[in-house]
Amino acid sequence: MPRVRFAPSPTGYLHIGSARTFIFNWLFARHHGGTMILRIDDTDVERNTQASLDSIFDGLRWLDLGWDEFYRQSDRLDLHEQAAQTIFAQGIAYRDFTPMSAEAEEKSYGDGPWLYFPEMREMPRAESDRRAAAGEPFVLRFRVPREARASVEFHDLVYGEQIKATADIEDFALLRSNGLPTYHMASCADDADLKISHIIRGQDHLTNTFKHVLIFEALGSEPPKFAHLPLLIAPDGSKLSKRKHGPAVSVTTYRDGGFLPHSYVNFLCLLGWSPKNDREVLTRQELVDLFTLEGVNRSNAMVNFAEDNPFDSKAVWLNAQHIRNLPVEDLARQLVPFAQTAGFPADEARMLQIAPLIRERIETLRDVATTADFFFAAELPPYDAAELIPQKGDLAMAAAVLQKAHSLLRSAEFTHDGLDAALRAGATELKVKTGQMFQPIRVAVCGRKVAPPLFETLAVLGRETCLRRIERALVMLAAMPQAMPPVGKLS
RNA sequence: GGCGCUAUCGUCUAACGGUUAGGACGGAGCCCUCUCAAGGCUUAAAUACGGGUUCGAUUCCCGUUAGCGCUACCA
Repeated sequence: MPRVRFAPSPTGYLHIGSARTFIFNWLFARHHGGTMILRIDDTDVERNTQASLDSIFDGLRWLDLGWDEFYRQSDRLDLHEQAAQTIFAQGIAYRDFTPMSAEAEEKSYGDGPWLYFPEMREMPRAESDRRAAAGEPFVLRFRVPREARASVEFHDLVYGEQIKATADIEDFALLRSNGLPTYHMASCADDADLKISHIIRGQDHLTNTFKHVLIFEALGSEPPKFAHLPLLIAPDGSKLSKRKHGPAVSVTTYRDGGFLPHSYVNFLCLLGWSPKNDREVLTRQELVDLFTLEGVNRSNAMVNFAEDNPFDSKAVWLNAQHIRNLPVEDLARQLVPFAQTAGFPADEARMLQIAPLIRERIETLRDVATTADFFFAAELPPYDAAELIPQKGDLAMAAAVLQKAHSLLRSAEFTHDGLDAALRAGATELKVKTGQMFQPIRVAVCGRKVAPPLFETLAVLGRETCLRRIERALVMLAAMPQAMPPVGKLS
């Protein structure tokens, strides 16, 4: 059974790319009945923040996928230290006493890579031991075996055969001068200890992997299988960054924007992976069944957000699709908190009546605030009385329609069919088109022309509210300047 | 600079040498219709460039270009 891990470092907010890496790992684990491990890679004590850790948990919990095992690297420093000693003891690592300040200047990146400081790499063990014993600070570097072998290679499950000349791999650090392990050391020691079978991570680690293979070998443990994922990039082609691209890269932006966790997962899956059968709207189980590393692409995928809109239009569309696929009860329940945030006195029972009327008119849960406002308002916010006048009609027609509607609604049965029959009969009686009959009523009752279908809306609103709002509309009409000639259309 | 990865409509992608280069989002238009949606239909839109290999290249190879990544005592 495969064991995979997602290993974020708490140095920033959980962003969209990390979320996707988590999801792909999770999907791989579930597809194969394996184990999903969450490991916090927090060896960089200076840069870790609690806020960042909270953000990671917030985001992951919202995704609602879960994990099976949890670890923190800061709890496992002894293991890392021990692993470094194992490597050092074999002579595959050496102490580098170059002061941190001098290092930058001495490494020359002019032509070719910096590989190592010869006097450090070649330093006799006795001298190294003596200086260490004297308390001189040092970093422990991996002694890349350039003489013994020409290259390091591994097979990537996404990118295929990978090979790199040892002459192009520098003597990277294992332990810092403060004794703490570097990412490479801690990560590999933990992956070996936790028996990780597949490392699925961003392509930015592809070239690091050669170093990791060397570490696994030095540790005497079989390297896991590797699968690197294409990166997610911003619309300008640059890599996603919180600083440059703002909220568009943060998972919580989608959560707060009214996305269903699963539709976000669905969206992210489609970035860099495809089931190859043209299907896009997929349930969680379908995703689990369909997911394979063979389906992962090799080129970077762009998250198509804009400056004025953090949401990729495909993500929005997928969200709308999933909203429509949700049982109304679920939808109603999830809508309630968003309605309450908007200041509406919403409860589940009331929302259950409204949800069917708006489910095809909202793209995000947050849209409930603008789409369903008039269901909750005690009194409609002010609107332009001119809106009450129907197409090809005038003030008199509007008044007649509303008078008629008022009298009909006093006795009509408040159901779709009852209202349908009554109001259509009213239109016939007044000799106006149904559209001319319905629009003034809709505006009177909703405060605007754009709204859900009329009969259902009236039924949910209830007789009292409808009558009251129509009465108010009539008053507004009466207050309109009668003498004003109809504003003719210019053409 | 060095090393590496990548390259199909604006975007996400399909086509494991032979297709009128397919689907989706977004755009445009039409239909349906009590408004708005939803839904249905139609439409514009792509193989980065140059060489090979081959009867035949989106597909395989080389080069160019471009983008990205790594080149930290960050991860």
